Amino acid sequence: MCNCDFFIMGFSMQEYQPQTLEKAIQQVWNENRTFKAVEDPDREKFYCLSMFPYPSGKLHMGHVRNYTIGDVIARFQRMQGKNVMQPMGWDAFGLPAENAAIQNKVAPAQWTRQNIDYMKGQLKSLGFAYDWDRELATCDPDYYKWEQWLFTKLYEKGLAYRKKSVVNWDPVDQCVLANEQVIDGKGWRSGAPVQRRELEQWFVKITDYADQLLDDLDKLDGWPEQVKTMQRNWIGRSVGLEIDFPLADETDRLSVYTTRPDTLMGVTYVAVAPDHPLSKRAAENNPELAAFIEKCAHIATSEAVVETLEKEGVDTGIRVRHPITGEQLPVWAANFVLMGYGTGAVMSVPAHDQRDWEFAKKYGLPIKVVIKPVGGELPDVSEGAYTEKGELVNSGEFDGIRSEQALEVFAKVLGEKGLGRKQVNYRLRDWGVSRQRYWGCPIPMIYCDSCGVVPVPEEDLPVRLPEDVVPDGAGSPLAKMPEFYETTCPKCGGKARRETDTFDTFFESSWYYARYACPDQDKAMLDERADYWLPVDQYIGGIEHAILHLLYARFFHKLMRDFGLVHSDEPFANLLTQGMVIAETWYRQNPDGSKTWYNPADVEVQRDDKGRIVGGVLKSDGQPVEFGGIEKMSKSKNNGVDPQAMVDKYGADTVRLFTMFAAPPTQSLEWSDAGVEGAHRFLNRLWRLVQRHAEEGTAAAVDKAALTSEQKDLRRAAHEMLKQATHDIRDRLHFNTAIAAVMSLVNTLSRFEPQNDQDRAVLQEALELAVLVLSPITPHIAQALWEALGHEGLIVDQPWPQVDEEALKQDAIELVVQVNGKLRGRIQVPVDADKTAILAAARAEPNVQKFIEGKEIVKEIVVPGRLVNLVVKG
RNA sequence: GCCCAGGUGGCGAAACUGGUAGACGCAAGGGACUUAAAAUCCCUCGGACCUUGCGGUCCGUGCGGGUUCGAUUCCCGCCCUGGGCACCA
Repeated sequence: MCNCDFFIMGFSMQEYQPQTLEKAIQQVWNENRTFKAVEDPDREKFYCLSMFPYPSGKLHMGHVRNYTIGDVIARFQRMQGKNVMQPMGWDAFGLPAENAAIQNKVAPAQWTRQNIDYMKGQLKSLGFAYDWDRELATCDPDYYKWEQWLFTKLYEKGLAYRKKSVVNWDPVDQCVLANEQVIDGKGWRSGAPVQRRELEQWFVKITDYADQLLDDLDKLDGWPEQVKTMQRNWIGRSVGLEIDFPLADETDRLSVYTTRPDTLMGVTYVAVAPDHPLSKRAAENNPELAAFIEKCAHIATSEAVVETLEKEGVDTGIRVRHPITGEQLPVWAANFVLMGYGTGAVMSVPAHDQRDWEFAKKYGLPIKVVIKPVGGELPDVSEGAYTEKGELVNSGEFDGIRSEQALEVFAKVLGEKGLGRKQVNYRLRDWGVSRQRYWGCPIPMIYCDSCGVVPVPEEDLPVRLPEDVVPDGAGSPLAKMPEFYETTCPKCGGKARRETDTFDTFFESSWYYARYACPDQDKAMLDERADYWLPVDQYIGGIEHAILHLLYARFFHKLMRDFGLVHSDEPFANLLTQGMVIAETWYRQNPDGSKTWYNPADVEVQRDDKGRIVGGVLKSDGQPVEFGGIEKMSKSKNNGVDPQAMVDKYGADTVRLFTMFAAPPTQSLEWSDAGVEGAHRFLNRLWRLVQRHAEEGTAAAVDKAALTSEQKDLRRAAHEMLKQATHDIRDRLHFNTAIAAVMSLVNTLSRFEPQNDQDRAVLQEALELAVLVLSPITPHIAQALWEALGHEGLIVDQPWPQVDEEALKQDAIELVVQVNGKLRGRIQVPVDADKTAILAAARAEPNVQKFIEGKEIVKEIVVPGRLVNLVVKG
């Protein structure tokens, strides 16, 4: 195979030098194309995918953690005999490239490609087992051509359409602001109050797939329950009642949707969005209302902003009739009702909805109780709404009906009047994919005065994004480039105008996982190789993507399925959502109240005699800095730790080991320089231990028939470690406890001093197990130690070792004895001792006797292999 | 505001299906080696108390209740921290 033993000749007997070692081993992988994935129908495939990075400049610790998790899984599965594919690529379109362009006057394309080059080098230095032949970048026309193609197909099928929707508009910079660019209601660069502005934009009908997206969650056994719950809530399917409130002047009706039809008789007013047509019409001769609408037009569009606003409203003066009683009810314009959401109107029941209650109290609107606990008293609503379900009261002929029956009852009654109907509703809204941005995939549509909207024909795709553009932050550059937007109509050949908006970047990241199967296919979006590799067997990424990215990707998969491009319902069989990487923050208060943040690497931490942080000083000037808590690594708090500096100092294996050891993958990981040192110390210790053993030459195989009890103990320790680590890695993805098990074994082995050949044989076996188990986590040092232990070839091609059940057997075990659930003693019993013997031994234990003496034993519990509990009375 | 998580020694964590709370590591303290330092190795390490010692007792998993022979684990209520909220990715 490969001539791998050449480098160990140079490294054995020496101290551990990760930098040279890692480079040499990476070169061997490279030259042997060790991680190239080839379709092979005869082998079980394993597609391991980590969420691809946005090429922001350099890797951050979140990437390192994400990709190490993926790499450990990929390497482990390879040792399990699977045909593993682990690709990597670049989520290359996005806002930061435009911001960098404005700041540095560099074209986003150039900036992005430079970042990709640098970050690729970083990924290589970390030793990840990627098949680089499958690399892709979403800003490549060869890639985005196919999503343009799919979009035109969606349009033909009626799944893509245009409608008006609201954006945050910066009146100074004359551009649309992303939610994160709106700070306290103002544009981040201009500082001008944002304006809500309606734009004609493209939408994709994800709501047509809402039921599938909801129902198929039940098939995703390999997904965290938490993520499935979030998606279910996000889709928010409900069965309720759509109710019409006729306008008092009979000119029109106002429709609302409710999931609480049981409270219909308690409606005391109706609330509409400030920009609802009714509200706008009423404002024409109502200056107070007009002022309110104008005020609301400066509220940012994000739900988090709208939902935390102080609830405000104005009476529109319009009256509607209650659909059952005919009673006149006021219509209020309220800032918490959203126009783009349902019908833009809600019925308000202050007695049974807390938000309505607060609004009613504020404006002196009536509160009418219509629900009480079944068989109970009228609830007190003087301090807040009664939101439980129950039975109807004060509802005339409907009194006594249960909340659960109300939907059917009112659907029938209102149905007969033509004023209501049962309806399934979703919280999920259609996916708005238009962005008024430059650095994105052009939406492949053409507007012709005579033919209307015309999709770009397949033979004209891709619509290429001009790459030599430096945006200046004022408006969309494409809309100012006639050479881009001036075109001819594909239908009539007349003068026409191209769409200048680009896709939401979630569009690219919604199908990249499939394209990795066949990145070189230039005749189609996907080919049969996708059927071999899909679905992804293990997907790994941050919990922050639990809803949007993962929902869009699931949706895209179903779209591609319905176009015959893939043949499964779901893209990701197993999902691991990793926690954040956090670190200490340090700051100094400036005179103006702002804070200057200092990187933890520049701070000397001061601790008390217990080791608690009491303060810190800046290394450069020796002056104190304040401790700001432990937070997510970020630019704004300047607490990012540069992975490259760590790799340069300790080597990739140490960084990988620490990130896997410090916490289980799903939890947040607190960075600790001291912890990294500890991981490095451990690798050094293991290195010396193996070298010391190897200096005497490798040992023969263990003679299992002639083991001393000490040798048996050592073998048991080794195989118990293997059993534990295999379970932790394969079944739980808890790499921290697998590493702890190896550390424990290495501690035991360090204390063992071999006296004879059989001792050395047992030690050799244990060392091999330790090295094999560590190899997915710290692959470079594992390769070197594997050779030191006398093996040729690559450790990545070794099968995962088997637990020797024989080695785990014991003659006697220790049981814990409790009295009334409190630990009182320990007993040694033979493994096969029966219950009577165990209980006798437990009662005879001296300390236990102190607690049962003179008392009546009322119950005796024996948990096999674990404990005895004696329950006494008196 | 709404949805989803999390909270255990000085710190990161472990306890897998309700069964020994704190494995493993870090920090700290003590010792060995060294002319010295670094590195390395050994010991101690949740709190309070009892005991010459061996060892033992009580308390302790955010807070308050509950279920159970037994609760970090299950149930109810609360507090705090984090993630997401549709144009950051």
